[in-house]
Amino acid sequence: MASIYPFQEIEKKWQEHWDKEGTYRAEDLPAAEKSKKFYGLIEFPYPSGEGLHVGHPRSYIAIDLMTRKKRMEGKDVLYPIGWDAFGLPTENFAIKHKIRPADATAKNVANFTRQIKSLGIGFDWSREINTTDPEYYKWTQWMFLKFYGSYFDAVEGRAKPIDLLAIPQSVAEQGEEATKRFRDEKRMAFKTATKINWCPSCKIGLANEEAIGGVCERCGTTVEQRTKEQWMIRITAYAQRLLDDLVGVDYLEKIKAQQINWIGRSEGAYVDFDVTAGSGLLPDKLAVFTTRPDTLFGATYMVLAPEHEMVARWIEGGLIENVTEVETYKTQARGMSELQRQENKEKTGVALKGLMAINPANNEKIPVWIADYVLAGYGTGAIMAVPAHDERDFEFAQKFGLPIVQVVAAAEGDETRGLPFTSLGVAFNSGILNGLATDEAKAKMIEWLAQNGCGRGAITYKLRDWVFSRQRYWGEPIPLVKCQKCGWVPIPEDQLPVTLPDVEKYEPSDTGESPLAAIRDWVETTCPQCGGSAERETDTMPNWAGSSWYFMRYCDPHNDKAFADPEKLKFWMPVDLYNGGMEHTTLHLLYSRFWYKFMWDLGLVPHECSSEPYAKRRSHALILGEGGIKMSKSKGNVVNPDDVVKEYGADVFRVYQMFIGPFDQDAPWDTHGIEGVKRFLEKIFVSYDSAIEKNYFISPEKTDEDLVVLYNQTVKKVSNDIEGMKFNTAVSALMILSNKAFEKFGTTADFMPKEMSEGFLKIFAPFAPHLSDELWHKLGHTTSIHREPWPQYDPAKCMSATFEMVVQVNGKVRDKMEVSADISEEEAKAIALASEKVQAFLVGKEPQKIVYVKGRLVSISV
RNA sequence: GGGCCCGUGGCGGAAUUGGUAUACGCAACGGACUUAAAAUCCGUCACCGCAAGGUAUGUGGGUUCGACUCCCACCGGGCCCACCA
Repeated sequence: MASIYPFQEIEKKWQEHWDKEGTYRAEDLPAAEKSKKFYGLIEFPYPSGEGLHVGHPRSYIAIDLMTRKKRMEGKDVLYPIGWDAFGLPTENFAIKHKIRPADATAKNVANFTRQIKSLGIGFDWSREINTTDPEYYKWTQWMFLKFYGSYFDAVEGRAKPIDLLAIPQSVAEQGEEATKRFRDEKRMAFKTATKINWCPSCKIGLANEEAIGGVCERCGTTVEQRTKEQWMIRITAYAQRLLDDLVGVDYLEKIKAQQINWIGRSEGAYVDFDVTAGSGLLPDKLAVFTTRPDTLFGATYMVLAPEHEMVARWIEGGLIENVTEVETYKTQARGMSELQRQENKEKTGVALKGLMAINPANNEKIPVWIADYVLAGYGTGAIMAVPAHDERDFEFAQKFGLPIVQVVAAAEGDETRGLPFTSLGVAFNSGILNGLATDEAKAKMIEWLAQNGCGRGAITYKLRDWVFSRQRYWGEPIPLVKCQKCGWVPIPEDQLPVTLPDVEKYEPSDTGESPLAAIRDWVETTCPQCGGSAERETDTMPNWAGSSWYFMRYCDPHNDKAFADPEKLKFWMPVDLYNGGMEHTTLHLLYSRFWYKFMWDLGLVPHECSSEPYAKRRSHALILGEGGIKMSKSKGNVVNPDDVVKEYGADVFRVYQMFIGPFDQDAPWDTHGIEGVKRFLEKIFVSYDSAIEKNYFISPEKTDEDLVVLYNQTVKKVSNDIEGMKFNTAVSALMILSNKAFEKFGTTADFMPKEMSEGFLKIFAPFAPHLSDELWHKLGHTTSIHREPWPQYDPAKCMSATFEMVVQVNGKVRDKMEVSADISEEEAKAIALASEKVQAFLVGKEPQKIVYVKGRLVSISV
């Protein structure tokens, strides 16, 4: 009985067949036929050495189902796959095993390919891409040069070629050097000395996004701060558009919230404070950002981040009396990691003795402090402290005995958060804010600041510019050279790609230079501009680069003249449905949206395409280990898809993955659960097999009405559920129909009529493509079921002629009766009241109210 | 601290979006077939009760003819963000 359902044979046969026939191949049509296309996308995997995890296929199978249905509905479906293969794990693996990263990648890709193909997913393999392929990263480099060759026009709010940048007269007059500098400072990609998060273990600079919580995202080591010249991309220029355009896309709400949160817009004002040392006014004002300019009257001290450049300048100028104390605090703060800082929320700080700031609102002198609760990277790195209206300031003021002054007008509606203002100062009423709500008071103050020349309204974002340099080998080389004479010079387009040279050792150096720096004959080159000697940039791009535009390459993956033909982009873009893990909904999503918008601005992506790359974004949840704990090698509860496919076959694996639970909810793997699905598929196979062999299909006229109704309901439910990504209930609906339709087949019932049998197979085909195509052919067809039209249901046949009407008395079910579907309200009520059971509960009382719900129930209250 | 989400059988979960709570699957139990086991098939399966009936969707209130669903409070759990001025 082992081969009751010979899946090995069947699945192999159909996979080969589809491959040969190009069943899942997408066809490039003219842009005018755009309404016919459907572009489904899954996050392309990183081909790790560990192979496919059972979590990966959840996404692939789900989108496979949806695209299969679209295909059957006549859409021209693009469902591609590729490899996001640059990155650290491969490089580290290569270092450890002393092999080339490219070889490790090739091996891993081959393994992933075999695994994914064994699942029968309808990918168009003819469009397979790999970010580490020079033919691919040539375009990643080309796009980087577009960033380099562009600036952001703040007035128009979009990127433009740098040639169009207007050079102010005053700059032009200073000569070529100044002009060049001016231009370089405006570029969308620019190199600058920045504080970077340095992972001492990976020996790599990390973007803020990769160092969340002060630890390296990859290895968990506490990151250090280092200063380094790094390539940056000006994503901040797009902050507002990245925010605004979320309105027009269909993302899960929580994903939108994450994007909004990360961009972190705040409205407020910059306020300039004069600073005095002794009796003299210092030349430079101290600027702060505040979201509550209306509380300016309550600012009783200032706080700067310890690393604020003005502090250094004041120390240098000998203006600070307690230099030693200040220096000690600065050193301490520098040594503290983000993590330690977060763990230790106790406020610390040091007053800068000898300095006072002047509150422009009331000309009062207020002390200036440094404290690590003020972050250097946000706003101006300095704040005006309003302890009466800010909890952190309050805490600090309490600890150091600083005055607390409540602003009366602003306090209204503010409730002051119920803080115990034991040392509450004079209630200061400015007069101008009298009776205003907070928002009005804010606007009023901004106006006042502008009039008095000590501030202006402003909007800030938490979003930082994108640190684009990595000091690593296994990434796209940044395609510029540094010429002694010309400065940074881009590699001409026709010389791209700049390929990675073979290297003896891939270990990064402690100096923080990429391993490429050691390859002198690669580094030493000539300047494309002047022909003089020049050195190549040895930094490589981050992992995010290749994945920021891959969905465009799928539209035209073999093009060697352009990253993609604009006509093909016009046809395929935007992606109709994008699915991936929640772990990529902040960074990758933000970067790729930004990248795309930039390309769109330059017209490299035709304007006929949407200004957003993904029309719809959904995310799947995790597959957990048995018992609901996360799968991990150390716990030894990792389920290998290979083993499952070997034991149960791809179709059982697929159906089980979809049946396991709601798609957006974590679900534990259950070795017993998959058995039930196996029985389900075996039942289908065996029943169809013998029905076909003996031609037991009943004629439509003789078909039981209940079955007709159930069939139509099932087609409807499965159609809707696939669309709504409610795969678990779709599977359940299929099981119900199969139980009813052919569980009793051979004992007490005949098989479904032929047309229904075919319809069932069609709606089942996206779930179990191999089994369905096999049975489809056994039914005598010669073309693939996956190109057949999706079955229609008859809405009139989704309802039976009768229904079970429930009668409630005072909200409790007291009787049920089978009545005609078109029963009138009066009739229904009369029948309900006539029921003996109902009468027993009415105990002779007169009904107060009778409600009839069509097709459902009668509710009587007494 | 902020934001989002979730609490339903022994387990994964369903519930037409305010209308018969517990679909479907797993596990468990009983039976048939078998020398026996597996597989398969037929049944039982929220709780209390012999039954009639009663009680149950984290807890307590509210709205309603009717609440898993809506509102308020509380308890418990999860995820994301977080000294962002």
